Amino acid sequence: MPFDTPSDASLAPLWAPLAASTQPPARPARASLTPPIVSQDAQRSIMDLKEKPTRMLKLDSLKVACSSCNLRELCLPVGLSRSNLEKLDQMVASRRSVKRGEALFHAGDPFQSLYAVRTGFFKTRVSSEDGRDQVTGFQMAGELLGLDAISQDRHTCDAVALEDSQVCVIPYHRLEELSREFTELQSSFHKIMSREIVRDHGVMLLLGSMRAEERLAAFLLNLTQRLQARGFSPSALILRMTREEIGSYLGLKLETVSRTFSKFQEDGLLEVKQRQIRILNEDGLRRLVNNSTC
Amino acid sequence: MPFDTPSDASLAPLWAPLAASTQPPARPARASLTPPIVSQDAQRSIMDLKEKPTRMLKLDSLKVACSSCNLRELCLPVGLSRSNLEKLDQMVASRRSVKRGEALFHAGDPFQSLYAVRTGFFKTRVSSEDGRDQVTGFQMAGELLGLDAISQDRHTCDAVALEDSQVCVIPYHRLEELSREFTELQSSFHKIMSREIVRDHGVMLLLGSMRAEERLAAFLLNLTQRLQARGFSPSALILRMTREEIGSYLGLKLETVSRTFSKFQEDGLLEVKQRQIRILNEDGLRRLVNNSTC
DNA sequence: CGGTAAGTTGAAAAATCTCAATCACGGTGG
DNA sequence: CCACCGTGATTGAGATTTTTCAACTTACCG
Repeated sequence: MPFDTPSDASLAPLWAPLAASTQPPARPARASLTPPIVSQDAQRSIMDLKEKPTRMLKLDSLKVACSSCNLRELCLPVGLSRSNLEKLDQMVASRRSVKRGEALFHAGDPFQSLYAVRTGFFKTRVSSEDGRDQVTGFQMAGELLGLDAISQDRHTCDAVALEDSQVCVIPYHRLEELSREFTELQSSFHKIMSREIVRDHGVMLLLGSMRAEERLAAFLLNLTQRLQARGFSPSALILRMTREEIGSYLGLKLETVSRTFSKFQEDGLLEVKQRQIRILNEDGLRRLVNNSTC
Repeated sequence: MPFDTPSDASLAPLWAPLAASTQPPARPARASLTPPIVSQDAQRSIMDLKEKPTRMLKLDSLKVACSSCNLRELCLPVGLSRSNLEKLDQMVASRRSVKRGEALFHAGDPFQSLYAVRTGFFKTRVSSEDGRDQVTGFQMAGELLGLDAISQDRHTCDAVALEDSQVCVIPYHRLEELSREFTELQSSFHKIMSREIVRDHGVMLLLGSMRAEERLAAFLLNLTQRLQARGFSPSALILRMTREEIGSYLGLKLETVSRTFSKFQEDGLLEVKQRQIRILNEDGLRRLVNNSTC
């Protein structure tokens, strides 16, 4: 099974190869991560068994338990003690499914809840008045969506599913309440927001100081690192986004992204078949990112 | 007094001209902002009078009162009721002076406190392993420094004073304690973190989708907007940073920044005398930012 | 008043973008 | 089952933007 990239992934794992000097060895790869996370479909069938729902649609309103979620090590509950973990269960009230291409929320929507990606894959996108778009991130399982909305009580970006996805709904006022009660949760939440800021700074470094090849290499390393944290192969992946979306994220045109993929293939760094990518020389990519002028 | 840009300024005022569609009219310019904030020197003399310190050096350890600070409408206490405001006074324990060119903290330093700029001007900067630098922001009076450090208990960027500055020290564990007690403070703090995320997204939009002229125009509009919120002229300013620092922030080389300033001057948009800038045609700048292809 | 850091300007090189043609693939309907 | 369609991906060639390198000017500090 070469290209094993099911629809899962994890929480705010910074631009490890970028923020580099500013952080420890990027948190020991989570070897302890429970059984490699199963695919979206597999998860669904487990759910079906356990909770005996009659139809997919009902799934959305099911009671959800962080305490028994296999993403808990990668999501908001990270670091919570068993007992506090169970208190989260009363907070995360429901799930919501979002079909590929649909938006979880749009810029301007009133803010009610944060969302934790449970399965699937999202992009977030900001737009300027004149219609310029910028993809600000790609979110996998365990990662939080909606943090930007806290500042104005409105979402400031669109979150669009890049494949059929499921999110856990985290009512924000409940989160604030609970985090006043439980120091651990407060601390977790603050760390998550702060991590988002650090991640954004890494992206600024990328956009502000790297050339095309370096950007794409950094992007791929970041993706595989996050996938690996979720139990996937560090060397084979299926891109969930188009060249244009990658380009928007990296501040490049889609043709430049495409050309750079081709160049990497010529150089023996990657095997590229449309969206199927295999990394043949990870160190080579890493050198590209780290040795600016070499 | 053409170039009246003393050493003050305010809190996380997004890239208003950028985040555009994603936010309301950018919060009504704070017309209510108490008396235009006084200059660094003026503030010092007020302090001298009130608290009767014998020497500048002692100033750092003086008890500080948010409740009587004229930046309270722009800083962490924003929106706090009078009574809660006074509770902040027990949290903000001290001040610290940072000379021009010195660092308030460095990447890697253990995290103890957040800092609110009281007077002066800072830049924050991240570095990658291979020595690439990226200026991630410029901070004026009322803005918070150190939010990135929460995620790892270490600072992840350098904060360097671009002129002699003073900050209020906010011990982070005290802030967490207090924000468990006071809903208002919790809410303020979360909004501030979120606003930083929104600001960063605006910078990504700038770096990812604008060309040199648009970036510089957006930068200038953002600066003047923040200065105006602090009671300064919206049309005349003195840059606190070098062309190189502007370039780093905007993802451009210093020569490109310089050339673009010259072009703006030729076009009658600005009057540029080294770091003294006068905006002659604000609408022109605004059009540059908003009409991508025009 | 000299030395140094910062800023400006020119010309050529390099990177990226634009426009255009073509290819690949997944889905659909005959 | 297969041809066709549409979206996404690739590739080429020329245009444009930005960078690089270098010379020169200006301002500030002691």
